[in-house]
Amino acid sequence: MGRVPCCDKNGLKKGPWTPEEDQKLIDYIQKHGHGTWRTLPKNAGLARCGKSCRLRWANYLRPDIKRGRFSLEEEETIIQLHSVLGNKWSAIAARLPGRTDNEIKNYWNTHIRKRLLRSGIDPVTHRPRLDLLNLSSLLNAVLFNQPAQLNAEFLRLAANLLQSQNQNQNLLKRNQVHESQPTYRQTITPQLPSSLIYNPIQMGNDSQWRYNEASSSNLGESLVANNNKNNYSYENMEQSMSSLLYEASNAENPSYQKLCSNLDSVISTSASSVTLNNSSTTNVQSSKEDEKDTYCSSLDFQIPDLLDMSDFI
DNA sequence: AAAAGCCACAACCGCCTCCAG
DNA sequence: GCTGGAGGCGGTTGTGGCTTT
Repeated sequence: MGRVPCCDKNGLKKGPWTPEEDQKLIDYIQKHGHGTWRTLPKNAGLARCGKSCRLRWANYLRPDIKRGRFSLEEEETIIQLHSVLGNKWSAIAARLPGRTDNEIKNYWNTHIRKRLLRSGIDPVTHRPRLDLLNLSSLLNAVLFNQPAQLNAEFLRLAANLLQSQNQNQNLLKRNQVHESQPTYRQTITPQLPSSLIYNPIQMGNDSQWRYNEASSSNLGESLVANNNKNNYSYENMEQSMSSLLYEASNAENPSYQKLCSNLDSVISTSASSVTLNNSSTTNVQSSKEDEKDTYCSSLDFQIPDLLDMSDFI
């Protein structure tokens, strides 16, 4: 172990505070102020270390502490601030009058974090949880050359991403994050594999879908609508997915990068599968089998990586 | 009724930063 | 510039109470 715990010195008391100890601490601070925490216990007649006294005062005895359940507004504020500040509990507490960093941290870990996970949001990145995507179904579609099903899987993926993302954006708007505070969107430049990066020039004039920076929700609606009409092309779908992944990506998240990299492989391979599947000549048929073998052997190492979503849970 | 499991939260631990000497 | 003390911070643990079996 590293340094000796300060409270082990001189037989100082540890553990829960008694009402008598609380009263001694309150009386002393009300009379003299806390001054130097190191010397306070001795002056106040407490067999505690200064650190323990400071924590007890700051987290429990301070008169301006607001006790009781967190309100819905407080909870939303915490989520919004956490998305901007991360685990900077003291910074978050500074914006929530009467709440301590310890209280907010505990509340986050025991309530909010779980609620976000249940809602499909990764509590670390505030992005959609990638473990919710039906990747095994997606892979099956790729494996068995089912382009229609593949498209549906991509659209479901897109809808999930957009829904969660829009929820977060609405929350941010509602709570009016100060503009000078950095956000993921402002500070992170997504780094996707080249084939996943949206390129408007490649879309051409007859494309059904447009990447709309101002309104991703419209894009989501059009994705669903087009899915229902079943009148999209694979290329459009792929480009739309690229733009969606671009929007939803977090370049600082190595697990996400790994997923993007694997998706890149899946998409490029499945694109060739779709092409081959639509061909009718015997020559192409034989090369299709070769391609399939190559693809299946490549999946042997892709699938475990792709499906390892434990980082997000 | 009792044991086991789970949950919430107060408190602790060790690292980091700041600042005076 | 270096050092050491003090305070602050975030992660983790211990424990009491509640729920489930």
